[in-house]
Amino acid sequence: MDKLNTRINQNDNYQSLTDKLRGVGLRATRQRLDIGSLLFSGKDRHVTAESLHDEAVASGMKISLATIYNALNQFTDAGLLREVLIDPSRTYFDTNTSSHHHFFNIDNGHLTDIPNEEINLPGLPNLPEGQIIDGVDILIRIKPEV
Amino acid sequence: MDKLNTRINQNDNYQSLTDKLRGVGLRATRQRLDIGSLLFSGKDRHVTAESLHDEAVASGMKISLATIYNALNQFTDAGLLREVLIDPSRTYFDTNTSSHHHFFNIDNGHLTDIPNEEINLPGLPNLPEGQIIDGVDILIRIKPEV
DNA sequence: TTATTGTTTAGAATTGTTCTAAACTGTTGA
DNA sequence: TCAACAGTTTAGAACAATTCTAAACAATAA
Repeated sequence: MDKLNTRINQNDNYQSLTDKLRGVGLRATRQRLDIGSLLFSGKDRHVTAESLHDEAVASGMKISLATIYNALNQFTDAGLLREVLIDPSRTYFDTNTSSHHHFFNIDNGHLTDIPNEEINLPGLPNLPEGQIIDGVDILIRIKPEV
Repeated sequence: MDKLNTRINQNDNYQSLTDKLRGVGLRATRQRLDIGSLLFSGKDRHVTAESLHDEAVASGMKISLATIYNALNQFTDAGLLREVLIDPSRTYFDTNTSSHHHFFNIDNGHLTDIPNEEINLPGLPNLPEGQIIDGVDILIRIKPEV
């Protein structure tokens, strides 16, 4: 019955996920639902394609790395995820798509959100002629004290 | 005599570059001097390994791409350059190592400095317990108006 | 000089990511 | 309900940026 409950809960989750995916014009395939269940379970998350694939495989899902890449890119294009600039050698995705910024712990690689009310740019600099802002990224690199 | 002047001027340049390199513990090799003459000629620059290699080759220097990569990394480690986070698929280096931030024009890929006095974070957010700031990167993505 | 040690290089290797094309599946409409 | 179309998944190949290897070479100290 644990098993049954799990199945029921998963179906429940997958129903709202199905709506979410259809809402952005994507078919609700098993793989996208599986990935979505890992990403959109409530708490904000930061993942890379590989970390998410490891996690999916570890929880028994059958899904290829290429599909993870496809899904992360499609979700990002659809506005369900956001790319975060951290490291030129790897792409990070953030499930929190609202305007906010990040702490990156250079000691252990952990990425955390900076609550939006705790940071803001008071006066934006003068923009080059004829240009407008598309977005602002603030990354604060932190490390252990002494 | 154009040729002679060029040689003399280049030697002049290379003398201060030689000091600069030795000052950070690097041997003043022909390749590093060549690269340095492109990077540290006065104005601030943003380059990638490939853009710098193209430029070096175009100006007749004989240098391999691997050496460009080595030099850019060594210069960065030595504090002569700074890495800028722009695009996860490529690493940008900035000859301006002072504290400052960037505009990135998403339309044409141009990267420009934001004069330091034009931007600043008034109140920094509360840092996680026991952590201190290592650095702050602000990237403002801009695009043409309408 | 010469010996030592650091540097350069071509090409191989590695890593993150995208592409290809064939098999498969969600969805739509009869 | 089911066929058919269009979108999706996948293994593996391909690609692009970067690093590694190891042999030739060059800067420096003595």
